[in-house]
Amino acid sequence: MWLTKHFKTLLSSCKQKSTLSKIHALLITSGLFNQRNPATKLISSYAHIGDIKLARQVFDELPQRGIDAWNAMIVAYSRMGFYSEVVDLYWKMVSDGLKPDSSSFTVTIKACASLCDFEMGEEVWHQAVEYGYKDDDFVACSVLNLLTKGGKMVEAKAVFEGMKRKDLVCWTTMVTGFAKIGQGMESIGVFREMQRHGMEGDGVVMLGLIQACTDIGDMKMCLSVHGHLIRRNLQMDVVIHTSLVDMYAKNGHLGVAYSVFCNMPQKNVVSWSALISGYAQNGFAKEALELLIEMQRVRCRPDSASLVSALLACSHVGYLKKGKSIHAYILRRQEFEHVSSTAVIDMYAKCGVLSSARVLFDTISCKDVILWNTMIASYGIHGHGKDALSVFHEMIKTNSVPDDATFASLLSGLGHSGLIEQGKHWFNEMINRYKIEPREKHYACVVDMLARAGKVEEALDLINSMKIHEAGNGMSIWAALLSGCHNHRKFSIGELAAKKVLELQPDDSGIYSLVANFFASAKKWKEVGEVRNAMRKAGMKKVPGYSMVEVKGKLHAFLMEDKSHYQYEEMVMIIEKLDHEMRSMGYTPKTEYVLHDVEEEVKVRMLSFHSERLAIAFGLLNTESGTKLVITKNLRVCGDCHEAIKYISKIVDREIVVRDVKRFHHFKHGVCSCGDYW
DNA sequence: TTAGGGTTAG
Repeated sequence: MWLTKHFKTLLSSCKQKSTLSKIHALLITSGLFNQRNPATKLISSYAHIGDIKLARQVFDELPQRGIDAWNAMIVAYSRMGFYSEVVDLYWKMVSDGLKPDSSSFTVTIKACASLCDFEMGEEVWHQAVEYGYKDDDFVACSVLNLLTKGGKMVEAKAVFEGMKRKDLVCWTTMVTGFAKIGQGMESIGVFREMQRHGMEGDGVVMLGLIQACTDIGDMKMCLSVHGHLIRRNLQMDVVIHTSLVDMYAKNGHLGVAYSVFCNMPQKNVVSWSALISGYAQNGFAKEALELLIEMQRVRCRPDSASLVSALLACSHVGYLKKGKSIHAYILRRQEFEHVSSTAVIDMYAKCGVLSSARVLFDTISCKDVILWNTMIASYGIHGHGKDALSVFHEMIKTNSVPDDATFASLLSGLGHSGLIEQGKHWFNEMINRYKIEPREKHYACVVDMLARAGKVEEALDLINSMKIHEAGNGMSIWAALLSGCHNHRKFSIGELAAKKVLELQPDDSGIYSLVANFFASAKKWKEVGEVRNAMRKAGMKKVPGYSMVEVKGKLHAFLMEDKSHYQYEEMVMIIEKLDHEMRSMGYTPKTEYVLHDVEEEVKVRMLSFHSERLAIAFGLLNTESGTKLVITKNLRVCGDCHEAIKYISKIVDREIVVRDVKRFHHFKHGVCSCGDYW
């Protein structure tokens, strides 16, 4: 007995492999090897110094294995992150006829959670209940981790409420769990309850709260959590600071995000990425790309997340040259993993080079659903509905399972190409064959494809017949109908849609513009004024339209009637010359696209100086004849510009590509690829 | 229990 204890103490203090081996040998020669305590301790000791193979060897050589030895081995695997081995060993133990205890259950359930094998985890949990560990708080804590990781917060809450002793880790798991599935208010509620129970939170629970605020997007809440951190004088490490940067940036408060970022005592690649992605996601592409350069200047090496965010910025503004250089950089660094290749494909497609997107797509052998969706969406935005459909067929052939986003992209692509029958067919297939419940976005696609083709009555019938189970007020559906009514001058249904849209109180200035445009085209100036008032009331400003064009690798942006530009006079001359030629060919300005109730002559001039025309004029001035022009616009290209650019492409004999907020228009020899399903 | 990144309507 004394000797056994002595060996145990000796093993505990032993940190070197050579000494461990000697003790191992001594144990064998003294005949104490098969005694429970020293053998178990030997397994843990080998695991502790990282030699899992020797630990397993000891375990395998034991003539008799008690529960302690099994648990020691299970824990050893778990410590090393070998979770599959943990689960394997657990089942071996059960089939050997041993009765698992609290430790075996706790560790195995944790392993299942780490493997994201929720089914297996719940099976082990049921066994724990059978064996009488229902009320064991250690097991419950592990189960909590399993359930929250799987997003099953209702079940998690039930387990949590049944726990007798709730420690900080359990409370944190609940706070973080709710935050992760986007239930920010619930998350904050749990935190408040935790405070009522007299628990003081640490940095980890605050991270969960920051995540909840990121999701809720309420600035007051964000500031209050940030204030709480400062008041309580909690240790603010790089992880917390980075989360704060992300929280402010994701909610569009880039100034605050930037100032938190600047005041960080330590920054790492994740902090830089959070800020870059914030700028990119909010449409500040230039700033995002400048930050990517700045981080390299201070010797912080961008990783794939930072590069993906930078690529997103390039996609946003159509900055092909920069996008290409990031692609080259990724290739040089040989870190071309899945996520970044999807982002590169998206970038090429959104910068107008569909062929490069396709070439890259074909080189990827193992395609996941997002990659397939990206390629389908890419064809869709370029108006290549048939190609989108053929990629979809390929996808099915390789046994990939399409998801709701696949159908959103496919339906939108078919609609933009005017393939209405195909669109209706696949909408029905989605519901009946693939059992995907249509969501608002799917209805919006189908309504859009019908309304775009002038079939507004059919679209209205569909709206009246649909049942939406998903949360959503149907705003986008009515907006799609309204847009079709606007283009096809269907004023009575249009008015119905416009009223519906206003009733639903849009939070997007683009939608207000759509309604105002509709009333303006119907010459209902009183209503136009009312929309403006409603917009002001909702605290919304009209987003100024701007267009961008890449000339000799540099990006140039233009606002409507942008007189400040150094080449303004030359651009005016080109526009006037083109106008003259267009008119002689039969073009008449569609002045209904001008919102203001002003003189006809002024309207004509306003149309001629829309930002896309300035960008085209600048492109024509500064590129060789025959060069393709790619313009990116932040709003929808107006009906008059669409018509005018057709003429311009013929007069100057150039291919002009205009990408507006959602799709591409390829103009060549006086026609647009969209076949005027614009 | 611990931060950032890819597709999806108008």
